[in-house]
Amino acid sequence: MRYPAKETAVKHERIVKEASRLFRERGFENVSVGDVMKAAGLTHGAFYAHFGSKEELKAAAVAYGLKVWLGRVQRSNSEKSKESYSDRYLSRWHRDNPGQGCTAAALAQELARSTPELKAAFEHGLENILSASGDRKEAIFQVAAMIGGVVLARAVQDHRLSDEILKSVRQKLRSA
Amino acid sequence: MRYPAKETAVKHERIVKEASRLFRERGFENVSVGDVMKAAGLTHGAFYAHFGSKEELKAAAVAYGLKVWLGRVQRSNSEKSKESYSDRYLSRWHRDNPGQGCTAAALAQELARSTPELKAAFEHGLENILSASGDRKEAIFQVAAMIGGVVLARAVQDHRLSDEILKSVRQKLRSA
DNA sequence: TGTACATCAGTGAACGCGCGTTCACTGATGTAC
DNA sequence: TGTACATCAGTGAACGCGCGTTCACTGATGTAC
Repeated sequence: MRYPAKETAVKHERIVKEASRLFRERGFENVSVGDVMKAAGLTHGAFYAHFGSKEELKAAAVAYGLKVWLGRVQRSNSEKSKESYSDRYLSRWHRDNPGQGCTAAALAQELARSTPELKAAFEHGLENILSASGDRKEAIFQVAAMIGGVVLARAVQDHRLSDEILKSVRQKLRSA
Repeated sequence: MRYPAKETAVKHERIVKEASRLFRERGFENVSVGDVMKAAGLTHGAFYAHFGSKEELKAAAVAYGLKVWLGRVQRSNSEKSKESYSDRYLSRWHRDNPGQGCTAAALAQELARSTPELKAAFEHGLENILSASGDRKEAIFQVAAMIGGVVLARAVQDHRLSDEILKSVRQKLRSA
C-alpha cells in the first residue's frame, strides 16, 4: 500500500542513519541490505523503493557521516571547551564506539578500494572539514595523526597498548 | 599424488606471500581462497592441505606482512640514507602500491573488526616494530601519523589533494 | 640397495549458505475531475 | 466537497551468484622392512 510522504521521508533518513552506524561498526562488507532495513524497522524488499543499489546507500551513508563530523568540528571550533577536539577524538570512548564515531577512522581503507563515486563523496566531506580550519597544513597533519591513532588503537588486542597509543598521540599532538 | 616436501614448503610460502599481497591490495573480504591459490599457481581445493581455514591464512599473511615491515624499519635505522623512513612511507609510490606496502596502512580497519587471534598477530608484529625504535612515544606518534597520512591519501579521489596530504604529513613529521 | 605400501598435496566437482536484487502483489495515499 | 483511480512504499518469496569448505580420487614420494 501507499504510505504518507512525510513518513516515507522519515524512514528514508532512518535508513541512512542506521546504515551509517552499522557500516562504521562492521564495515560495508559485513552489513547486508537486510541488516540495515531491519535496523530501520522495515523488510529488505522495501530498500529498492529508497535506493537504486547498495552502492548508492554507501554513498549516502558516507555523506551523512561526514556531515555529522563537520558539525562536530565546527562546534568544537566555536566552543572554548577545556578538552580539545583531538583529545576527544583520541579518547577511549571514541575507540570503543566506532558506530557513533568518525567515518574516516572506521571506513577510510574500504573507501580507498571503492568506486570513484564513493571516494568523491568522502573527498567532498573531507574538503569541507579542512576548509573549516585555519592552518590547512596543520589541519591535514592533525587529522592524519588522529585517524592513525584511533585506527591503531582499535586494531590491537591489549588494552594497555591500546591506551598507550591513544595517550601518546594525544600528548604529542598537544605539544606540537 | 604426493609431492616432494621441499616443493610443498616453497608452495606454502608462495601462498602466504600472494595472500599478503592480494589482501593488502583488495582487503580480506574481496580476495577469495580461489584467488590466492590461482595467484600461487594452484587450484582452490589444495588450499586445505596447507591451512585449516581462510582465517588461518589471514593470520599467516598478517604475520608475514609485519615481518617484512620490521625488516624495512631495521634496515632504515641502520642505514644513513638521505631519505628518512617517514619520507619513503609517505611517498606516492607507497600510496599507489598497497600490495607492496605497509600491512597496517592497508588492513588495520579490517583487523580492528576481526577475531582476537588476528588482532593478536597484528599486535605482536606492531610491538616488535615499536621495540625496534628508541623513543617509544615518538615512534607511536610517527607510526600513527604515517598510517593516517597514507590512508587518507588513498581514500580521496583528487590527485592534487592526495599529494597535498602526503606532503603535509611528510613536512610536519620532519619538523617535529 | 630393492620392494611394498601408506601418505598426502593436488585436482575438480559438488554442497550449503548468505548475499544483492527482482518480482507479483497489497492497499492507503494523493491527485484529477 | 465528493468520487475514481493511478501511484508507489512496503511485504515476503524467489533467483542467481560467488564464496568457503568438503569430498572422492590420483599417483609420486617417503618410509618400513
